[in-house]
Amino acid sequence: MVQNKNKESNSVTSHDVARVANVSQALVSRAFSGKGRISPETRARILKVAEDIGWHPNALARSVVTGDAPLVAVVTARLNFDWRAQVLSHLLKSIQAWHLKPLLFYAENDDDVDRLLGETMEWRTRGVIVMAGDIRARRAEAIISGGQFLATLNRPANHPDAFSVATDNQQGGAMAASLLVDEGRRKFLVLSGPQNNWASALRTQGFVEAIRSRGESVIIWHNEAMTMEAGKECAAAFHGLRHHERPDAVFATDDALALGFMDGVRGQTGIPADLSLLGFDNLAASSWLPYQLTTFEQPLSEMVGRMVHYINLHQNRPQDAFCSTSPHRIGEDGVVYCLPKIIQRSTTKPTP
Amino acid sequence: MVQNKNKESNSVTSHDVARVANVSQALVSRAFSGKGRISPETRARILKVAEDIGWHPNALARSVVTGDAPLVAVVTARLNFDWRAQVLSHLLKSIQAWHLKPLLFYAENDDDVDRLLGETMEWRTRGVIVMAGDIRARRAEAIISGGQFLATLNRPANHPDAFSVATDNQQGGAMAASLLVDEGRRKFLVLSGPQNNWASALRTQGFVEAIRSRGESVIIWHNEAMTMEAGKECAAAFHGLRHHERPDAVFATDDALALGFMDGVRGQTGIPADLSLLGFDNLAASSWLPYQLTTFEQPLSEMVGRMVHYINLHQNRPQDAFCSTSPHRIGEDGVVYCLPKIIQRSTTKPTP
DNA sequence: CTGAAAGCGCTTACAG
DNA sequence: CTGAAAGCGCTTACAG
Repeated sequence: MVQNKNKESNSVTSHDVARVANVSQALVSRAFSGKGRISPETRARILKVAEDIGWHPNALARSVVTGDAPLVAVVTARLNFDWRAQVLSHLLKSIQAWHLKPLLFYAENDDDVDRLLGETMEWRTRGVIVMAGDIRARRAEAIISGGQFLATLNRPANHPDAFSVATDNQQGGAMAASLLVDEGRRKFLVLSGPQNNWASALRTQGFVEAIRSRGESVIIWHNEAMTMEAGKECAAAFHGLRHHERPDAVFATDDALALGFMDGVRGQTGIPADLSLLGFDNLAASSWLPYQLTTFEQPLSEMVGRMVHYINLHQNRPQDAFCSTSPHRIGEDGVVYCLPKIIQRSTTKPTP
Repeated sequence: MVQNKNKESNSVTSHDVARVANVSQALVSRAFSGKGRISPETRARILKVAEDIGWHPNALARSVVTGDAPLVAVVTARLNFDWRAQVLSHLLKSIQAWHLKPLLFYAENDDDVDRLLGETMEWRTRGVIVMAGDIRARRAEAIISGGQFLATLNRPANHPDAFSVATDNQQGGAMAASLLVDEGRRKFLVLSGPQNNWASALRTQGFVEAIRSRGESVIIWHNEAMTMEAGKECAAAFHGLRHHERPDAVFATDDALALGFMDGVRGQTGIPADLSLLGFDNLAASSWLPYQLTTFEQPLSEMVGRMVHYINLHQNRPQDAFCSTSPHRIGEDGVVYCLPKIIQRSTTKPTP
């Protein structure tokens, strides 16, 4: 029936192009799709006309017709922190290379994520990539059973047919423990994040278990936020301890805590003279002159590479087998855990 | 004619919902849109059925029908550097609040941008936000004349009906000059970026003009990249100068250069004893203990706020008038230039 | 309150 | 090589 033409945009359609080019509408479709026979001359004419009147094929209509939108949903959260901006860069690059368009869903907080995943469904995307919050099993099932792929970064997908990659935080924690024990350290402290922070909790757990398995004991300081400020407060608390009580080995579950701790003890406690310090994440600043922090690098390219490989597989795209010499393991939860890499700098003693 | 049903996804439609709910397809549409009469009972029944069989309205089809897709295109580039991730966070949050979906276009390099703007057109978005590369006047015209809005951040839009906000880099440079001159400094050096970097070039220009207008002279060192490393190399070059040739006032056109310079001179040249140093951008690290860099903060929230206000206006959304006490000026190019804010820390002498 | 039907802007067999 | 027409999955007056 009578449709309100959008008043603002005098919406040009392929019919308009067809009219001025003196061809059928079907032909302008063929001129742009490259599918179906069309003589080079008419094609050129049509392209010219379209250019002149400023028409571009309507991707929305095309997607409805073909039943396939070249879209992928990306669920993310605050970019001003941590690894997300970095990973997002990698990911957007790959998505672009596939000629897909990323539709972003930005979560204010982790509880938002399930709602966003719901909105995701309306856009009939090829799949969804999740790098924030938790995925409920029901939601995962809805996505997968709709034929979409589901890929998650640094969190479990809670579905057997989804794909999850994560840093092996637990193993990283264990590696940190080994390193500090091998240095001859005896009194261990972990500067940890909130208990419900997946990464931080696993790093802590891996560290603590490894230390305890050697018969040593550890103290854990949980922080509400994993920030420089929190790290500094830990330093103040550290100086509040009597000398003989002070740990000589500190594992911070992320670099921000570690760097803040360093600034907090600067000039009062020598590192690594009085204590060894290990961080996690390898922030850019960790390599800078005043810090030179020994830390773990998350294998981000490796993880993104694996995810990209999985998605290509799902899209039936021809590709080489994924080969990587980087160590990894498959968890009971189906997550591919990639080993973080230790970056030895000056806050631990040089290994002989 | 016969359509190939997508083999993978046994695409559920509103007809399927209608069938099992025993109503017409039109009614399921009404159940979800909230427009048109429908009894609460049938509505509830339909919603239940949809939930059961996992149907969500198809946003693509809806957009085709209504001639209006709740989409906005965002053109950006590498997020692992500078202010972009931060601004993107702000922006995504606002876009989400409007119930619009951001479609991301990621530019590998600035030359990509025009091509991406072209792709943008296919999605019939409400408008496009550009925070990377240059906008050609023809392209801007195509976007605007199609009824879309065009908003650009930290670059001119090259169209009278577009909206551009930017940091007032030139004025920032001039402020830097004033501050150093008022300190009594006499020998000026600017650590600048590539000549074709818009922000860096304007910061440099503002600084140099202000210094020259006072009858003093300046030397400029251009760097290919605005990185810590480049800053360190500048420090080495600085130490290569004879003592009496050494500048006593350094303006780096971004914080990375400044921080690298600080690390390069650390322990050899006192700051601010031997020289004053000013950066630009106020990176998180600039406030950290080993740096305490005096620098300029870009008024990012202010800029995003103005952009959001403009976009709301374009969308005919009711809102309060934009009021801000922050100083700004409208350039001849139509760009709204917002004054950066100086953050005094310890690399300049305290003002009396 | 509900349904039948026209229409959105495209793509794609099919017939010429 | 080209066009007429059916169809994609919806929304929306219109008639009941």
